[in-house]
Parts: sequence; C-alpha cells; structure tokens
Amino acid sequence: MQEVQNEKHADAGLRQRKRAATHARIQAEAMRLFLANGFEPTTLDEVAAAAGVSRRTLLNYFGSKEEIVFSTKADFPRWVADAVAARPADEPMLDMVENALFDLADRHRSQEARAVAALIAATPSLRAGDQAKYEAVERLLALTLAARKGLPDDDVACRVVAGATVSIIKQSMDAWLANPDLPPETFGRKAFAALRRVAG
Amino acid sequence: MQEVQNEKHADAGLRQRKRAATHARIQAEAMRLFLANGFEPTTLDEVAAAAGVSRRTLLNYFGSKEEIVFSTKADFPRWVADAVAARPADEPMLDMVENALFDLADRHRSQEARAVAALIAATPSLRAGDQAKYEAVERLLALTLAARKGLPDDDVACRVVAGATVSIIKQSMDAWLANPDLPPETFGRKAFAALRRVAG
DNA sequence: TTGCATATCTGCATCCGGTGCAAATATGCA
DNA sequence: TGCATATTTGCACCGGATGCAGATATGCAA
Repeated sequence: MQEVQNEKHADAGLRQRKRAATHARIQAEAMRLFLANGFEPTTLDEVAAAAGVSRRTLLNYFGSKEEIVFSTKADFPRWVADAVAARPADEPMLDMVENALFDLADRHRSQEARAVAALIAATPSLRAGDQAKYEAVERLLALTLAARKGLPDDDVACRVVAGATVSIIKQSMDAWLANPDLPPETFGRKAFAALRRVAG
Repeated sequence: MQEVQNEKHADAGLRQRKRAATHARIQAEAMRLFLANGFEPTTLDEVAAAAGVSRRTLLNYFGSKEEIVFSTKADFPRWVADAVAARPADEPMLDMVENALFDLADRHRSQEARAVAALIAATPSLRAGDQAKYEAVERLLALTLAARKGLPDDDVACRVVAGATVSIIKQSMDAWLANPDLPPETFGRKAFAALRRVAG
C-alpha cells in the first residue's frame, strides 16, 4: 500500500488520507492514458486497472468518465472570480475584467494545461461539456462583478460584460491552441480594445 | 448518384419521399414522447416503436438520441446569419446585430419552440450539447459580420461582437423561459444598451 | 414486363458507460 | 477486543451506439 504523506490535512484520519490519495491516483493515471491514447479509445476498465481499483470504485469517485477530465479544471471559475475580486473596486468594469484576466493568465501557460485543453478541443463530448462549464464561469463572474460594484445580482451590465469576457476567454484559448508561440494574452488585448472601439 | 430531375416535382423519386417522410415521422414521434415523458426516461426503443421503424434504422437517420432534438434547431445558425446579412451594410456593427436579432425574434415566440427550449434546459446532456451548438452560431455570425462589413474573416471586432451577441441570445432565452409573460426582446434591449454604456 | 444493381431496412452480436444492490473488507472508536 | 460504519468490490442489468451481413425495396435499363 502506498503511503502518501500529506502536508497539512494529514491528521484527518487514515480514511480521508487514503481517499484523497486514491482520488489523485485515479485522476493522474486517467489523464496519463487519455493524453497518451485519446479520451474515447481509453476505457474505464483500463483506467481502473492502471489506478489499482475496481471500475465500480472509480465511478464512485468520479461520477462519469468526463468528470475525471473536468475535475482538473474544477476551480477555474473560482480563480476568475477571485482575480476580479482582487481588482480595485473603482476600476471601470471592462478594465476590471480585462486586468483580472491578465493577472490570471500565468496559470494557464503550463504545458500540462495546454495538453488538457488540446484533449478537450479534440474530443466532441468533452468540448460540449466544457462549453457547459463556461456557463458557470459566466454566471459566477457576473455575480462577482455585481458584488464588487455594489450592484444587484442580476444587473444586466454585469451579465453582458461577463458574457463578452467568457467569449474572449474561450477564443483566447483557441488562439493559444492554434498558435502555441503567441502568448495567450495577444488575442485578449486586441479583443478588449475592439470591444471598446465597437461599442463606443 | 445525383439525380438532375426537374425541380417542379419536389418529390423526385419514391425513395427520397419515403426517406423524408420517415425522417419527419421519427422526429415528430420522438419529440412528442420526449416532451410528454422527458428525454432521459424515453428510450430509443419506444421512439422507434412509435415511429414504426427498427431501433437500428432510427440510429441510421439520427446519429444519436440528442441529434433528434437538435435537428429541430438545426438551421438556427443560418437564420441568424441571414438576418444579419439582410441589414444595411452601413449600419454600425452593434446596431446591425441588435436589429437583426429583433427582426428574427418572431420565429422564437412559438409555444413549440419554447417547449423544446424548456426540455433542453431541463436535461443536462442536452444543455451541454446546446451550448456546443452555439459555438457554431458564434463562428458563423462572426464570419457574416465580417463579410457584411468587408473585413477579413478573422477580424477581432466581429468575433468579439459575435461572442457578446450569442451570450445575449442565450441569456434572453433563459429570461424568456423563466418568465413567459415578458417578451423575449426585453432582456436583449437592455443588454445591448448596457453594452454600449459600459464600453463607451 | 423482367432482371439486375444498388439503396435501404433489419436483426444480431458486441462494446462501453453508468446504476443499484448486497456481500466483503477496512477503518474508527469505545 | 469488538462493534458500528465507511469503503471497496463483484454482479446483474440497462440503454445508447457501432459493425456486419442478410433480407427487402427501389431505380433503371433491356
């Protein structure tokens, strides 16, 4: 049995420690196989075998095959929201999201994140699920903007800015995938500039 | 082989006529069952039986269960593009999409369209697929705007306007579903006004 | 009309993801 | 140590999806 030393939460008991370790092991082995052989061709039986658990247990940890992939991006909505919440409250709304995105951009430059993004882009069912996840990003971003600006939760300006921003995020990712050399903020800068120009 | 039959007789050949009829019958029966009993609880065997074909034939007509639902909205991207292409070319870009959307809005007021939208919204897998379909709307809308304005296909302003517009479309649909009494353009009008205000 | 080429329909076997259930096993704790 | 409970596992089963091969229907030309 592989004992994994946890740094902080280790004292929560053997059960939770093993559980966290198994969760991480399944995710790691799954992503390794998905990236090596593709998402659809890889079966849950193969992943379960590689992780040393039964298929039934795997599906106990992750509700579906897709959720294994999406769990690697699970806290992305919170990252966006936190980046916005960290901006000064008197900043104009568009500046707020634009600057927040570039404060955040560093986290998405890793090769690993790029490989996962490429996997999602290349797999139709994952691409669909990913689009759906951005819905949550958009909603949380709108709420965060409203809170930061002291506006009602359903403020239309916040919602439309959130929508435009998420679209820019998605297109920036696509541009980054299509052209790895260009830094991901290239498209974003141009997009926000164009948005101001076109609406002004 | 391509038949170069005269277009006056719309039904060129028994084969194509039967094929179209079967296609329509499957779609109609499927939607009837989906709307009555829900998407997931309805099995393809039930649909096939109701349409009087084998399950294998059904899956020959529609590549997947979801595609039966999405085929009812298949030409929505084209509707949007056509509505934009019909606007005067010298209209400012934001006015162009805003007015195009309201020229188009009448088509989506039908009770049937609303029921389908509600079904999609209530079914996670359909909702994910629906989001993915809006990707195509956004891309085509950006291309159409660029063509209308004589700009290059990948013009950033067109793409960002298309992104904001699609977000407004989606939110308008949600608002319409949440509040059937309000006309669907209520949110859209406010959203475009807010977009101008926030970016100007 | 007949007969052939081909499009279409169908049943069948098979795969895979996902769920419910109950027995077996491991852990926490008194 | 022994019991309550959390976790793992195997098993049976469901439903969607694919490949294949034989049966059936249609188009067309002789």
